[in-house]
Amino acid sequence: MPANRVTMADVARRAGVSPTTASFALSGRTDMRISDAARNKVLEAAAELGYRPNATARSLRTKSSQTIGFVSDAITTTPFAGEVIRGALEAARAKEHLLFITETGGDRAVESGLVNGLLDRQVDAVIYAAMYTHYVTPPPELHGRRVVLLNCLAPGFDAPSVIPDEIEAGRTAGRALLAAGHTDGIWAIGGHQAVPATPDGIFAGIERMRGLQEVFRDAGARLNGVAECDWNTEDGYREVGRLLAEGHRPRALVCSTDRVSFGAYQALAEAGLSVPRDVSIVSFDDQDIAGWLKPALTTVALPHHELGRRAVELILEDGPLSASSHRVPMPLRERDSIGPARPAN
Amino acid sequence: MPANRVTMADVARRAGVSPTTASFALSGRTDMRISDAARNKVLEAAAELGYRPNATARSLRTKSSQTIGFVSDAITTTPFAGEVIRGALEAARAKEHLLFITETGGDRAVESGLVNGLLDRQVDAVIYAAMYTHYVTPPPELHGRRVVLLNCLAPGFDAPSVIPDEIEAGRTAGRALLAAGHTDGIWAIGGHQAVPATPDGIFAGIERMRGLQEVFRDAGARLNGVAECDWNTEDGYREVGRLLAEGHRPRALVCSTDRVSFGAYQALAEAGLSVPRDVSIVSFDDQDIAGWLKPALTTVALPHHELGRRAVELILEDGPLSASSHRVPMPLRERDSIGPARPAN
DNA sequence: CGCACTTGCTAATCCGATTTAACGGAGGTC
DNA sequence: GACCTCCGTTAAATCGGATTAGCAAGTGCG
Repeated sequence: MPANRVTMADVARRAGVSPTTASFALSGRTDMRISDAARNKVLEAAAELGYRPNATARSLRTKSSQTIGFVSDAITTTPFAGEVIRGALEAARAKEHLLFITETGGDRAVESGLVNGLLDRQVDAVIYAAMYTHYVTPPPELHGRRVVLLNCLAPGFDAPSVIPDEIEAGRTAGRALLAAGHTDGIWAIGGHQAVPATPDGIFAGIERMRGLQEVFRDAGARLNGVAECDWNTEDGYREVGRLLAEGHRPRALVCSTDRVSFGAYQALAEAGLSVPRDVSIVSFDDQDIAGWLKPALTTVALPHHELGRRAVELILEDGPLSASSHRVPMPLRERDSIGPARPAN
Repeated sequence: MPANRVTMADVARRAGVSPTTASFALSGRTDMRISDAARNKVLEAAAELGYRPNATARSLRTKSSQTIGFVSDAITTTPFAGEVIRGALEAARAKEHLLFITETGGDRAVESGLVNGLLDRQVDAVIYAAMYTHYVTPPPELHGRRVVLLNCLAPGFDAPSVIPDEIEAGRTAGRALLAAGHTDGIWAIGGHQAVPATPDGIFAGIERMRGLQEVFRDAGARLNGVAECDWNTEDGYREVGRLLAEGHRPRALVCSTDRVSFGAYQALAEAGLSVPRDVSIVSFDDQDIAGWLKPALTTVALPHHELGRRAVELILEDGPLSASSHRVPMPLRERDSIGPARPAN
């Protein structure tokens, strides 16, 4: 890759000034007095030569690379994916920063190697991200560095976390159902333990249920039951099928993910039940599929884009970062899967 | 971000040798003779001090940053997304390289700014990627640099392209149907022009149809018709609905994307038709949803992961890059949406 | 014994910027 | 006229490594 041929020395020479003057003129610093004449000569020479600064050389001296490392356990997996990165990229671009994206696959050795690679390249900060919200322990290499945790929590690790506001999301879902008049015949599909391995249960599931129960309690509504299962399409299909087979007649479903909802749609269709006439559904995530379903799915969106953006904005703010958690709101995407409650039949 | 405190000079001092010796010992070069004793002293000192090289400083001298720029018009949009990056990341990691990921949003000014940012940071090469296969004209800044085009073609631009083998994919889809005995009553949904704006029509669509027609011709089978439409769920739903309404009775559908297939499933279900008993479906893409559908969708996969991997492998190979196109095979994911052809009714 | 050759290591540069310290000339003061 | 102070500018050092040129001690050989 033929490097930038033109150096600042070339520009200085052409402008007939010293490299020092060229440097000050180009960086536009005002604390060193440069005459307008000299500045213009330099700028002109730089333009004529097509001068581009060598960020590597600059970074060596200034200790700032205008670069951020993004370390994630997985970036591809649904639903925590491209949007996060897009949000991060956007915020980074607004501040002239570039992002090194890496993926560890959950392997500690790989993670360590990647973090070192990032640090060796003098990144100004690193975003430590997780695919689903849970507790993590960042690698030792990151201690004392400028870090923001994205979609994860690390008690004892001194860095801010940016996470979705799942409690409020639970409330939002609950209110959506209540607003349509649903107070009974409501089942949750998915529940708490999507990822059994997680020490404290699944963060998102627990918080959502808490928020949901809270507004239900306040409104005198009740959850008939929770079908605990994984959060995939087949789980939703199976559990709703089972519910129906057991003779239950749910009038509203709170599904943990849009995938679960899709499974619910399939089971309901097989049973000849219509959404939202017979059964209303409110979901979480807002994956693409939510808009493809018929009827389109009303769901509480995971604010991927916003999470990525906030993390970068936070990390690029001036001043030290303190341990704190930033909860990003999860907006309701109102579509067509919630219908008015009908009197019990 | 507190930089790496320990420099090579520190290591040299501690080992009681010159920085030169330390440099050679650490880089493990054999063309300069270093005694085992000295080498060990250096290595030991480095380990004790927790020395980490400053890649920025190194890159300044060596002109190699072990870094690749990835420029894409969009990275988030389905279906061309995370998997590509994952493949690229994997291949890069295998060669100790890091990736700068950027997204232009299709804006030339943004693209130019991003590419310059990449070049300023002395990336060794850049991958110029597109979300869907089409013709592009890379920005002038990239001329003469080490570039690999990913999922796009740029006639006149001297760089290799890595693209999915859509012609063969068309053949694969055709053969899948033929193997099940389908030779008639076959309709294509989606067709050629998913992206009307593209000069030569949609690359993928055209090539797939060509491959499909080819094997059909050879086998004496025929396509009853092509419903030209966009490639989204609603288009599949609408077009299949229309086909049915017009009195057609398709026995097999070739859908341009899994989204279109999903729409077809919906329309078929409404009409009381069963997949694959009444209608067989073969699709393209292999998005997640293909596995979630009931019955699961048989589809020809876009080799996202492999595309990303190949592009990076190619770019990291020694020697100059020449204009050429590398077609990555699109494997058939056999699931349950193709059933045996039944005698015409 | 003396010359050529190795071997093992180091001093000095360089990469392309930023930054510090200082310098020459103009203008002002007494 | 001597002394100061600004101003605009520049020489030189620096960042952390890689690389080139060369140096001193040891070896081989006639």
